[in-house]
Amino acid sequence: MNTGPSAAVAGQPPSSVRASARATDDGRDRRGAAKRRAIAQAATAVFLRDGYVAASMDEVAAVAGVSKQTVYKHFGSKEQLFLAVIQEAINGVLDEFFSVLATSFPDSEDLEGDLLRLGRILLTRVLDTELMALRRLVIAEVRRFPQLGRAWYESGPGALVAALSESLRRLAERGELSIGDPLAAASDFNWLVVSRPQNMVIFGVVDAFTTTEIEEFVTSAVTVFLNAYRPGRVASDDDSGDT
Amino acid sequence: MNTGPSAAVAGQPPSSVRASARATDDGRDRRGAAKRRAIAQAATAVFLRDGYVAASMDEVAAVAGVSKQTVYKHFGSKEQLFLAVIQEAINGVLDEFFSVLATSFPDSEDLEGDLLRLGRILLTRVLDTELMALRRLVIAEVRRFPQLGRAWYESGPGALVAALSESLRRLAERGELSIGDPLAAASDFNWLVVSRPQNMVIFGVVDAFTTTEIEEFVTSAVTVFLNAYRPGRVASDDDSGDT
Amino acid sequence: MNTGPSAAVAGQPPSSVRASARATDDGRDRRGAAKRRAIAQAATAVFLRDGYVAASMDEVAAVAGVSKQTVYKHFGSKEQLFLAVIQEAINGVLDEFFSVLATSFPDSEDLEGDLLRLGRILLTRVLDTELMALRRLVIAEVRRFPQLGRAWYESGPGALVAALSESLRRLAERGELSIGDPLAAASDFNWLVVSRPQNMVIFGVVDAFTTTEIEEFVTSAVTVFLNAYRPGRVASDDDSGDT
Amino acid sequence: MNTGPSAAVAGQPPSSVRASARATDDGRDRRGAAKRRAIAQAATAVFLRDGYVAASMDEVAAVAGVSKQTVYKHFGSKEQLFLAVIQEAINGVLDEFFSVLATSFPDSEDLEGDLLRLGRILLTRVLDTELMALRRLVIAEVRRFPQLGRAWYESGPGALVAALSESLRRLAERGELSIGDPLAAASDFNWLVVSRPQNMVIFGVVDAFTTTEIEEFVTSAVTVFLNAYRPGRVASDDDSGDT
DNA sequence: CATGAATGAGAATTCATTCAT
DNA sequence: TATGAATGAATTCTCATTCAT
Repeated sequence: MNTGPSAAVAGQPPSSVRASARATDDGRDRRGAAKRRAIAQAATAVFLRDGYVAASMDEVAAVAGVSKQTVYKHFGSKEQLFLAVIQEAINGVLDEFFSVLATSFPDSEDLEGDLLRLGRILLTRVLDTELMALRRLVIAEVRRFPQLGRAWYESGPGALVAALSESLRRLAERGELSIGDPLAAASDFNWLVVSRPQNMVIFGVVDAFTTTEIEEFVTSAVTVFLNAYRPGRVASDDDSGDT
Repeated sequence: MNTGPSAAVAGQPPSSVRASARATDDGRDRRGAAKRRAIAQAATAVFLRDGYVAASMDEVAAVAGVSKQTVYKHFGSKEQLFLAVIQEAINGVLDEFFSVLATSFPDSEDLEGDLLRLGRILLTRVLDTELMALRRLVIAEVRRFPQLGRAWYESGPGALVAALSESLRRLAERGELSIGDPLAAASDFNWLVVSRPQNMVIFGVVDAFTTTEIEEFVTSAVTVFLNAYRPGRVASDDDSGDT
Repeated sequence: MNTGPSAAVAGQPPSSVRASARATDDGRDRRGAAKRRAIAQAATAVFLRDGYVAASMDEVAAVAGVSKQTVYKHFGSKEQLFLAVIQEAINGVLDEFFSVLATSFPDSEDLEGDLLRLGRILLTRVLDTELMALRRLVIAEVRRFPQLGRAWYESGPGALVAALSESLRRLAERGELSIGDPLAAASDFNWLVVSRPQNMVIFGVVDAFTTTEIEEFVTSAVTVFLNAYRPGRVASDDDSGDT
Repeated sequence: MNTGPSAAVAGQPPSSVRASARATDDGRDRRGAAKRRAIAQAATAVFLRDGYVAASMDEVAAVAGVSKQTVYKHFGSKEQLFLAVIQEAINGVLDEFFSVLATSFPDSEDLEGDLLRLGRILLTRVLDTELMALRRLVIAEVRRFPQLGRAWYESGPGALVAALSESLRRLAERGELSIGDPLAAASDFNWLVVSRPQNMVIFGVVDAFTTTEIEEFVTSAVTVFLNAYRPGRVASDDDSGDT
């Protein structure tokens, strides 16, 4: 699990405020932060593997290579540990997700090629094993931790659709697409690409897809999307804007 | 654990085999079957509420109004109880689901009306609270009980798409739709209708949708679907075959 | 610890309602009740010995010779166990206390002799080791369990003073004592007798008193009491009635 | 455990021996002594609030604003910390107690007025919230720390009664009171004044008394005391000597 | 056949105390 | 000298499962 360098952000020790700290303090901070990161990583792995209820603090401490006390000193309780660590994981993984996507829809002359490229990268990442495990965990715990569910949706599909809809709006303005509601169109694109394979994987019908299969999913989705939104058709006139 | 070839799934009490039992036995059977049903109901409720790990056999027994030993006599173990009961729930709920859908796509003259009617009923049922809870539970436990995930997918979206693709194939033959791969088209219809609202609900972004909102989702999806597959367009030529 | 036959009163199993229970049920009830009594006795002993916080449920179960589960099935939690069991102990011990006192103030012709007899028995029992341990425990836990403190006071000194004041009122009416406020007079008698030795024992200044020492305490107290309340003096005219 | 002959009780830091320390040492001593006081105060508060067993060294260190190791450096163990700190608290609070009482029985011409004044101040301080908490704590821990119980009794009621008995002896010599055993008489006065309200508060029957109520308790006690010991009565001739 | 009790382990959490820095 | 981390055991409480009645 890579929870990245932002893992320690939530709980920086107060001493980090003093910019010109002495060497010893620096050492302490660094050690403390390192421990914290180790715990966060271990916890993320254990929670992803066992789920919230079945995960044990003993295991987290053992995997992190620290004592249980240290875990509790840093995170207070299992619930807080879970929230902190899963929230971080969501942010981390989705941040990275979008930083990749951001550079992937260059708004060039080749609309179909752009959509294919976008769909390919989107689907590839959506089907990533770890992302999938995280998705399962978040869904499993929506009732216990509703905030995680909302965080996932909003910074996942929500953000993606919002970003994509901007590009689509511009394309529509240039007359390259016939779109009534860019948000709805972006949402359609997203789910046309990911829904089937994502559901097959999340329910364990298949473990993973090959590159070829992914290519087929994407090609099919892009074809349907372009058929639906290519100018010359009557565009959908409702919106059902995102909540 | 022997979760065997769905041996425990059907979960029929052995007594149900002996049809012509004596009066006393009959009484016992009936009582036994009643208890079994009570346990199954209780277990389903408890598992749906608490998840597999957090659910306790004590609670199941208490809710069912029987002793723990009775639960064990009937179902053997927590794992078997879970499998039997959730599998039954999946079957039950999806059976009912399809028995409703079956009568909902009459293949009439009014294609758009039919699709709207179908989408409406599909989405309404997909968003049903209990079905949603079951879906969350199955997703949460896919790793522990892969069979449930597969069962869900195959008798849920899988069966729906298969059934729908038949109708679409006929429509394509009659020239009313331009469809290369009926399975892919059916899949597109399904996910165009359900994906967005389903994801919003499963992640707790919203608790439920009003009838009006459902109508908007369906209208939008049907419009996009018809735009994509109405004759006069170049149909998708790949299939993205299932694995 | 003798928590007496009323120990099981608080938690009688519901089946005891059916008067004409079958032999087996009877057996179950009796066994359950016996277990309950064993737990209550063990818990009282352990709590008296170690205090509320230091007492452990493991120890209680071990001393009672039952499993921890049984303790929890019967009493739910450490707090409930403590409350149930200490409340019982208070009732039990004070009930017995008063049943002895009740027969000890016969209102005879010999006032001084009666007071001496009463004081003697009162002080003897007040200094009883077990009662003292209970008193310490209740005082120690007044903040955590205020109800126990009130229960102790009201059914201990409160009840004693109330009962005694009745006798004193009758004596005053007959002119044998000159009493303005019988409650205050009874209270004075009580504390004149018990305060000094009780405080010495509760603070561990002495472990116990001999019969001779007790006799001296009582004699002194009765003398002072009679000097203060014998007719021919101006009686106190305030009351400071109990709250 | 070596709880020794009050070795740790006075709790003087070793540095206080060296009077002419260097400037740096002085600074260290002063800082050390300040920390020690901070720890002692924090510990007293925490022990009074939570009791010996429930109090945690973590909490003490946190409240004192020092690290746990500092607490251990200064006091060695939880037991020693408790003894030192509670013993100091007893001394401190009772010293102040008596310094107030000392100036309160001027042996003037107005005997009743003097007794009222004395009783008033005695009862007021005896009911003080912190003193009461300390009393509860000492009683609760008499078994674990018998020395504290004895210290409390001897420098509390013991010292008070001893001091008062001197005054009473002089009054008896001047013929103003008819007293056989001044110690017993002083004891009677003390408990006549404090017993009832003290017991009501310690058992939580009431939280506190108003000035008016205190006045009534004192008036009643003084009246009874004077009735019992005013010349013209036959004085008590036993002593009930302390053990 | 069903019930209460027992088992034995394991959960989260906290504790007093001690290293290592 | 003082701090954060570690230790290792103890706490309350719950669990799945199995006897005995």
